[in-house]
Amino acid sequence: MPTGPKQNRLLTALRIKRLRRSDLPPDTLALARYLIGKTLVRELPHGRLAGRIVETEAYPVGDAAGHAFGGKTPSRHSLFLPHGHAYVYFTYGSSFMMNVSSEEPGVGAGVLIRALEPLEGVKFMERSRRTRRLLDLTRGPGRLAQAFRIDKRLDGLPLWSSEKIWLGNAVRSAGPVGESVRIGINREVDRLYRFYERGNLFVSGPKKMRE
DNA sequence: TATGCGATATTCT
DNA sequence: GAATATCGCATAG
Repeated sequence: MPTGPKQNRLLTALRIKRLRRSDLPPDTLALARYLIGKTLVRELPHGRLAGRIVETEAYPVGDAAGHAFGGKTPSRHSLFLPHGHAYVYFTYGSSFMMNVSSEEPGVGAGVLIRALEPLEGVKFMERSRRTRRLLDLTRGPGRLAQAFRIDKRLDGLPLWSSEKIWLGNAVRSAGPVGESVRIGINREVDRLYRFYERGNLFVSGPKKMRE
């Protein structure tokens, strides 16, 4: 029986199946809810990173808090791609964040991936994040982008077929899903467009926002 | 655990 | 010049 690193990896690797484009609901709110429990996979030369999506926010058509509000600009182009494409942007001088475009071609809307539960590649994430605290690796949109090496080079990629980053099925089905107002915005503040797995420690924000 | 604040770069006014 | 879909550190309780 052969042993060694490769064998260990095979023993521990999760079986993650790609979501097909037809699996993704072509509607922003439906997609935001659907993605809870699903998997985000990042392929890197060193190996594979995977995380379970535990928190999302919807930025639907006509939402004044959404980046698509006010029309298409070069930097926001990817939000107007057909649903299932990555929209990556940089903000606050320090953080990248990733959305999934969520409507038909030419219509701007997206779902922000806000938090993951690490599944594979924790050691690599620790190096990327420069911390060994498991709870700090992927809790929050900026942190998960850093852990997964997500930057502008991934902007516009199709998340059902890309070799670099893609969406996978749930390795563990989602528990009860909570709804709340969104975090860090100043407009449309009363909309219940944030979705999260209740009680999951990897959900961002203050404690009461994961109950 | 909660709250406050400064840092930082890109985009838009 | 202002605003920003945040983070990390400091401080208080």
